[in-house]
Amino acid sequence: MSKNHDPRDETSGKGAALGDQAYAVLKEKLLRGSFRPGEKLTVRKIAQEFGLSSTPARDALNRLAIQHALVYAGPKTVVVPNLTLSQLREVTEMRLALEGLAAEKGAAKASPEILFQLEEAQNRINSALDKHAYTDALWANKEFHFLLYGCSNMPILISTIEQLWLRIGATLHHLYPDFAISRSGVTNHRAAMEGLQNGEPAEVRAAIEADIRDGYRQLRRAISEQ
Amino acid sequence: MSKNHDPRDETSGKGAALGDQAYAVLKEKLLRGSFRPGEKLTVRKIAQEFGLSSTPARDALNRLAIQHALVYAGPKTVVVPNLTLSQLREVTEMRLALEGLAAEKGAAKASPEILFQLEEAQNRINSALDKHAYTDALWANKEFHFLLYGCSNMPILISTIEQLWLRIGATLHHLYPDFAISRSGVTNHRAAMEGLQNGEPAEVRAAIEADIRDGYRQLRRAISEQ
DNA sequence: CGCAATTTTTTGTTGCATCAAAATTGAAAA
DNA sequence: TTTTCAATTTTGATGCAACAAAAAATTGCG
Repeated sequence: MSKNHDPRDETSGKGAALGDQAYAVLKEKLLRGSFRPGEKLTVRKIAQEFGLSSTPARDALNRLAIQHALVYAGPKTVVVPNLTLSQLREVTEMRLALEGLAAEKGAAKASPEILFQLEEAQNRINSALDKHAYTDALWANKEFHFLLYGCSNMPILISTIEQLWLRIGATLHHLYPDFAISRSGVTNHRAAMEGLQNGEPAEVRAAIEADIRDGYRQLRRAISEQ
Repeated sequence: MSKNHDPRDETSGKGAALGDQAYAVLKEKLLRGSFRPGEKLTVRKIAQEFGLSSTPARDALNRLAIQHALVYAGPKTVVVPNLTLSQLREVTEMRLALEGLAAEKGAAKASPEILFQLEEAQNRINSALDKHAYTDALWANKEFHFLLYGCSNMPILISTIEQLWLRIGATLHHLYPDFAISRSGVTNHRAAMEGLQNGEPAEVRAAIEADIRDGYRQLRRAISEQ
């Protein structure tokens, strides 16, 4: 048993196990879209890359494969997933349901100081966008969303949402580097913050849903062109 | 890598790996609530029970732990989870969102012959209820739900829902044997089938949501008393 | 008798060698 | 040139022993 030795945190992986670090690094790379979809990952390569024996390396890959952050292309080949259009559509519908819920609950329970943190995340998104640092923009975007969701006090919901992001993650690769990220998200985020300030959870939910839909259109385009 | 060697099926575990059988058996026992919540599972016990070495046994436990079908009670102790009330509430809200979606989409895409299969599952539920065979009733109930959800053609959604059921599963143990299962589910299922027959997906969704809420009340009672 | 410290046992993790199966490569045939 | 098939290499799975850490049992003290 490795991973989650800390029952309080659904996401962490605080436990001391060796393969945990490999898991964490791989997961973040996936989330950031740093992998080329279709790229093949092997136990021995990971083991060597992280200076581990095969057992913990295999564990790390297994964990990602179970969550479908990696998928099987053959009986003995795990690759970075490349979402089909129909899969993207499916994940988007699930995101609307789940993140809509998280946004609404989060908005209902949020404490006032969260607004400052959201503002700060938004600033980071904007400045990254200005610098055309899309990777950073996407990362700050993730923080914005999960900052809001985190207010919901629903750890199971949040970890499920994170798994959906993980599934999409690799596909983000197709957005680089030629593809600029539209600023439509900015408007949605601002609407969410306004709704939050005025104590209108339903409004926040609507804004987040609009944001997800906008993102969907962008990814759909990227997938189609690729 | 073990598990899902078949990319077409999100749930199966068709691959030939040795630990897969252990995983499947454990998973079904969890889903059926055959485990006593809090029960401690160890790698060596599982290995011996299934006649395996520790590696595949550990894999099986790991897979379940990652999905939170088992949870950590300490750094070196995985136990069968015992949902708290707040966790049950959270899972229920997620189920409403996700299974509501699956029910509606499934109803929209269902072919006519599904009605017969649902009818058949319902009959099995009824006769199991008559015989006070609660385990069987719950199992047939699961089949009823997933038969409907399966029509949605949304494999990611379905596997996510299954994970939620897995999380609840062990808690069902508290329903045995003193606790009869109310027949309220029968009404909801019949309403779902009627809605399906009349081509009213929204009605089907409402029926399933009602069913989930009824089940929630029952479990809540079981948890409180225990 | 209860509680804390300590010893003993149990347990998960890791490294590694081995094996069968799959993926890849290359050669031969069409 | 393309395709098929066989040889070769790579790869994941498994068993097992050793180790450190945690859990359980036991002892000793108040």
